[in-house]
Amino acid sequence: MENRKRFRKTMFKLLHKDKTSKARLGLLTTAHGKVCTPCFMPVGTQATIKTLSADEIKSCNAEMLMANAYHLYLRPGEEVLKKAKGIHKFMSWDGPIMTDSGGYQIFSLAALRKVKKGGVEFNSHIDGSKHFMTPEKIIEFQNILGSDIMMPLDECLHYPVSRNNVEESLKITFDWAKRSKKAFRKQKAENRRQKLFGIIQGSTYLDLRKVAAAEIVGLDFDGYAIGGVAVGEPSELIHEVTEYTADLLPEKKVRYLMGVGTPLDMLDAIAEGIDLFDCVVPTRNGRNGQAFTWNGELQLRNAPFKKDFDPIDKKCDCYACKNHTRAYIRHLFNTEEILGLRLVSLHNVYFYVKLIEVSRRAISENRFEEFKEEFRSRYKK
RNA sequence: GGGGAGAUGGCGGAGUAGUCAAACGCACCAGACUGUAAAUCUGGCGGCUUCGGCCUACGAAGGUGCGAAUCCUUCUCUCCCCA
Repeated sequence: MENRKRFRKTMFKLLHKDKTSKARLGLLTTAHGKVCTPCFMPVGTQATIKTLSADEIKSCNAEMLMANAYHLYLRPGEEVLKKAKGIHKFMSWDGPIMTDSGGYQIFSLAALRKVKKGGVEFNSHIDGSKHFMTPEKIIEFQNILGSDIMMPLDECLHYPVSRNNVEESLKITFDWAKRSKKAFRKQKAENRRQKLFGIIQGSTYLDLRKVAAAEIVGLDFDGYAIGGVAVGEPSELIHEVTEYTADLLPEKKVRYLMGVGTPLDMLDAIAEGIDLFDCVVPTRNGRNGQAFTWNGELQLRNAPFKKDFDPIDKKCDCYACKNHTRAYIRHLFNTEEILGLRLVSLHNVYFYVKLIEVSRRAISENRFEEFKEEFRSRYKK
């Protein structure tokens, strides 16, 4: 009991605050190890960072991964994951894993679901079968997954959306948060090392964000997430909402900006006081031929790279940059060879993790703002 | 030597008198992607353009017709069958 209490208390330790921005350095302790923050989590919705093996993910220096409870609930399902003894063993990743609830699928699979008070009615995108997801069920399932950090079911709205709709939606998200917390408390003793975050919604209405933050923080979660951001709104709005909401969160708890983002979005968000990120961009865009570098973005399928025998990024130490050229990777994309997708995914994840690593150093040296602006000035879109 | 079929934009291949700068693929050229229904999706793809059009085009040259990728004549080439 004592141990458990101490573990709860020290889940996040704020180590340092940058003197030129709101950026912070922290240490996050999970059941599967400690993680320095700010931290970027590659997204492995289906218990796999698409195209990359666990070894390759490790070679990118990624520490914590993200997976999706809704997707894993549909496939392979509860029974398999129970028998596999949880997601870590199933996917052979012994580092920390966060699982999202399926709140984002309320947004992305809008045509296939109906939000009701009790939960969400989903038609499976796989076979059309009907499923009723409740906050309790999602917590129980994440309990079976054994993820280090779980997210409660929430409603992620699209942009733009009317104030009325946001108000109605916030009631549901708050109700679900309370029920999630209650279900979380009931979980089995051996799984008590799992953590549960609260999610602040409210779209772009700052006063509604304020109310939502007060309500969710009032429930006392292990960490707080800002959700419903980067769902189609312009970049300035993303950051206005992020900064405003981050300021409403307790300083000593970890802050997670859900689904963000591009390299520039992440740096801005770090300066706004965010500690955790996840995003599909490095892997999805990587599979579509876009590479991220210290000088900007490259569309590697484009003709100018046909005879470009430089690595993706001369400054990068990843396997792809150490061993292969842009011309070769372009050729792989051109011929639809799988290795191309893998190399760019690997490079992008490596780059994202490195960018955050370098950001941490800049924060520790109290020059984050300068670092961020220098990066921006060199970064070509 | 005799008989038959056919030649369409970078390639494959529709179209067989007007609504054709020509379907559809492929190739090529761009763009998008932010808690992943995504190795996906969107757009462009003869030339010029003041974006209204204009010019050049369906093997070549002639012809019929208001009008031809589409019909006729000749030529060139390709493929198939028989000797």
